[in-house]
Amino acid sequence: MDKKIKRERNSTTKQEIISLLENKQEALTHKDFQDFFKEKIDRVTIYRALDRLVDEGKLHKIVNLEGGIQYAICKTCNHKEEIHTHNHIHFSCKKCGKTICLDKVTPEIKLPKGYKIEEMQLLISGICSNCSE
Amino acid sequence: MDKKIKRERNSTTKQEIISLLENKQEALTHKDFQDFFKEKIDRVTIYRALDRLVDEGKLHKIVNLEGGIQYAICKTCNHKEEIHTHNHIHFSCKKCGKTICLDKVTPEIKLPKGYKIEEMQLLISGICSNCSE
DNA sequence: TATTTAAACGCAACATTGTTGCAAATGTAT
DNA sequence: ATACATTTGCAACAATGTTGCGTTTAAATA
Repeated sequence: MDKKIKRERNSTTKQEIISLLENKQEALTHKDFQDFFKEKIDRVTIYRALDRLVDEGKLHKIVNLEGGIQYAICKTCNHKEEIHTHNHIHFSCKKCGKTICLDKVTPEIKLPKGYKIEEMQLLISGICSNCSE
Repeated sequence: MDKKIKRERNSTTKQEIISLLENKQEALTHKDFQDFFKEKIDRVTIYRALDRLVDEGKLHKIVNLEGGIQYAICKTCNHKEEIHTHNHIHFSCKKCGKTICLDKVTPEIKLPKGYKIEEMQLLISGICSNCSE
């Protein structure tokens, strides 16, 4: 039995992070949070709060095309069970720089036989609908 | 005119890197190379040689699901023109840990109108055909 | 083959990003 | 109000990647 009773707390750091993500409507990096909070919240605290929010299923981690890590609010994700999957597309605009989730697009991918898909991450960069007008 | 005449050289470091990748038949990280070459080749030299090989179109960079960077030999890539795209799938096996290119699979992805795709990276993890037998 | 020259090298130093331990502060259940 | 585990800030550390510079080396050419 490795399921520890851990009652998560609604700390101000977590609140601020969620609130900023809701306002911005895009995925943010640790650096983005740090720049925004300045001295108000410690670097390490941000790292840990982000980790906790991911554990709690409130945020998910996105790895961008350059290997940078961004965090976004989970919307259409399946976090009923122990497995928390994000099989949708993350789109990064080269013009405005925003990374967003394209929840509605579900890609069809057929692998050669023998391959079993467990997790996937689809990163696409280009021009988003706002910038292409 | 920003096209500088730069004659690339067939250095031993580059040869060793390519040779190792050919033997292993999988994508490797900077750390993999460092561990393999030990004191024989300097850390920084490896970083720079990898960068050069990517510039020359001989290797391509893969960002794995955790944000780590790996390098693989370009096979079916289009590097005719100035744009060097890799619109195929990278598969990472959770059992053997190998990351490989699935060159033959070309995913069909339809984005909502307004979105223009320039680059994409499809990372899938699961069990590879070797390990699923 | 010897000379020349830019590419590649090793080393040291620096920068960025993420992690760990610990004492103090804080939120929440009782 | 009290108790106590979670969260925080600070300091220190670790991992990863970058830059400058003087030296070495691959390869063009004389």
